[in-house]
Amino acid sequence: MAASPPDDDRLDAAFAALADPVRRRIVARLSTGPATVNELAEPFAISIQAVSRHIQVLEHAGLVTRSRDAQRRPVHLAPTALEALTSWIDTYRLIHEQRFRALDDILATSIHKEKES
Amino acid sequence: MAASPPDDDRLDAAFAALADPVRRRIVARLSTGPATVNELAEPFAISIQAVSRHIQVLEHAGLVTRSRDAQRRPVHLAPTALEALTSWIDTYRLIHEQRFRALDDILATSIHKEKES
DNA sequence: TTCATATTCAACAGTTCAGTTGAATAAGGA
DNA sequence: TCCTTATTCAACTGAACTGTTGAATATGAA
Repeated sequence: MAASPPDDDRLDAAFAALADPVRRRIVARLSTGPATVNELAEPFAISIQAVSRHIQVLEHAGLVTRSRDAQRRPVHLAPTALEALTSWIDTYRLIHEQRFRALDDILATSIHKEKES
Repeated sequence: MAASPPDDDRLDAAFAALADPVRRRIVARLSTGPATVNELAEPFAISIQAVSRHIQVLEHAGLVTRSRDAQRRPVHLAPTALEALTSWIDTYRLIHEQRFRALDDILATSIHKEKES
């Protein structure tokens, strides 16, 4: 009956990762292509170490992956995790919407009956 | 240049709100129709006060609204905020995907040229 | 080897967060 | 009025989070 904990944990991590404006800007930047830690840190007024940890949070959430290029550790967007989030959200948006449509139908029917009587 | 803070704050609040399994289960429950605090608290092993605060977090994030029915404060899903989240995510998913398609094209072209030479 | 660059690790401080319990408030019902 | 139900507020605790600075590690260049 309960949602499987691993799924829950992954959603926890992914939603929490995106709950920070710095990390969202990093994701936005990565959508246009991979970048190194230094490049990602450049627009921010915080230390590189702080950005490095933000990237680790994103990596732990499965939202980005890393490769190696000499001393650099380029960061790449991992769109699958983003897909899991929209999928979760849209599931319940859809249920809610369908329920609304059903209520509309019931309402329409009762109004129809009222007019008939 | 910077994203407008109010938007940022709303995304912060909404993503953070969904980063908790209790709150996600509340949203899931509400997708099937409104419910009172007591009803929402029933499946959980935590105090009603804790659930009441979870609901306040969701309300502050714009994900739910409340009405009044005697002593009860029924909670309703507010699908617009959910829409804002999928919209943010899909924006960058799309950018990433388009960039990939563009890279594929370039690759296909260069392979084509190689064959020609 | 020595120096420079890129990145991470470790320890610390301040803040926020989820949970608890106990008291307060709001609205009805007897 | 008194009692019950539904919900929230307040104060407290322990855990988690974000940022800092300084040291460590990894790789390449001279």
